[in-house]
Amino acid sequence: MTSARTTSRSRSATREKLFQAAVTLIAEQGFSSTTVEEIAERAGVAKGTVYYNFASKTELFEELLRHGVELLSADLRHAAEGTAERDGTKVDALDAMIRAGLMFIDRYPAFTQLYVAELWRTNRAWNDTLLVVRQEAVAVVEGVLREGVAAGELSEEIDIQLTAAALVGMVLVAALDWKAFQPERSLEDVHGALSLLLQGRVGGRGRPR
Amino acid sequence: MTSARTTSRSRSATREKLFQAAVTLIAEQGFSSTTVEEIAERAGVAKGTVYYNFASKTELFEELLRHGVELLSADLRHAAEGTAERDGTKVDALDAMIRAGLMFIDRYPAFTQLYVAELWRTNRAWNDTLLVVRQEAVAVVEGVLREGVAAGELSEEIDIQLTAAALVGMVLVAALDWKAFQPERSLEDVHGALSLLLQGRVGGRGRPR
DNA sequence: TACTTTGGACTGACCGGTCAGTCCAAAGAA
DNA sequence: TTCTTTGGACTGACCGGTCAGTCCAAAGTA
Repeated sequence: MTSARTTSRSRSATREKLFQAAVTLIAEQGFSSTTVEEIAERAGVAKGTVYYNFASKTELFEELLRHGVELLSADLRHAAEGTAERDGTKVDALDAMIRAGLMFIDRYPAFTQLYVAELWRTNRAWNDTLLVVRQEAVAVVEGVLREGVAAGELSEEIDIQLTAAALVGMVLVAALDWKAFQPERSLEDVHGALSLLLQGRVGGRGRPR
Repeated sequence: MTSARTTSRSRSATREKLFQAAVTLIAEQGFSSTTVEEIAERAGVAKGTVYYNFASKTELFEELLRHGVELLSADLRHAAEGTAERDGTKVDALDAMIRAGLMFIDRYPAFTQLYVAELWRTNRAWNDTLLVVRQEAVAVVEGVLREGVAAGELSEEIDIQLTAAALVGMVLVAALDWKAFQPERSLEDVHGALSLLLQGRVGGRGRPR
């Protein structure tokens, strides 16, 4: 919201608690089967406090989305820049972003679940918010792909948008499956599997590093 | 379903109409914000009819899930078998399955949306159904990967489960993005982008076919 | 032919419960 | 004083599920 400047310390602490509570509940149950009362209870505040801090249940959720995606795209950008400073290739940058994506999902699995569950729905109240927010994250990946093609490092054949979507999907689904169905695996395992795929070494004609 | 013998023609026609109505509404709005009345209305029947044909809203949804995934896994299996008959490689089989997946999503986008939105939620009433249903679809992909490794065609390094999840995610997300954000693209475009990725030719060291 | 019966499919008003959002007096906190 | 939170009572809309009753084609009956 625009009045962050005038938000007191205690108030933003309360808002943070509400975000925390809301994100897990909504990931588990979905937006509309999660009640405001539940959110308040888990955050340890009164229901009135929710409405003192947010105009409505929907607005609480929209701010949650914005907040979460900001964290993600910052992480991605940071990962890509990190390899650039170390003179890495663009494939290295993509690989680092995959890792950053996995780490993000590892840290905020609930947010990821909720994001995936909402992204492709039409007719939701927060349509516009979600569109903006998605663009912000995807743009980072597309940017790196574009640079890779420009530098002649990636094939000119590739379709930037579709490839970016596919890469995101690869990471997203592999990570969610990891968390949901084989949580005992390490992040390295998952990262390894995705790296292999990114570098096209699944086909077995693998050049050993 | 098992009672096909005792289900009259008109009754199963009604059930079909209800499936149709439910799948799009739930894809748009989610399970719990879709009312039984809406479903009935769109199907052109009375609310009571829904409860005459299904025990509950949840059961209607569970049957819908089972029905949809049966269609999908049949398509995938069929695609894989098709290449086997033509002496294709396992990579060809994977490619054919990607295409089959895209065609499925093209035909039933609403079902796909709804499936993705529900799959990684915890605490849902239809948890068991979804688990079974997921396994059925993923198993087809894992099977082909396993055969590919056994035949020495795919690298032994690969992790079957994670790679299968990643491939599914690639197709899923690319296709949903296609439908949601660039519906004017052709299926061939999308398939081409994914093929490139599968065959590891994104890196630009592309071996022309 | 003229009637009655049967049972499956469907209807829609209704009930009981739930929930977002409102309101407010009083208490902390800064 | 001003901002923030509390706690809980209340409202009104909405919704899943129920149920008594309608409809009708087919089968039986005389």
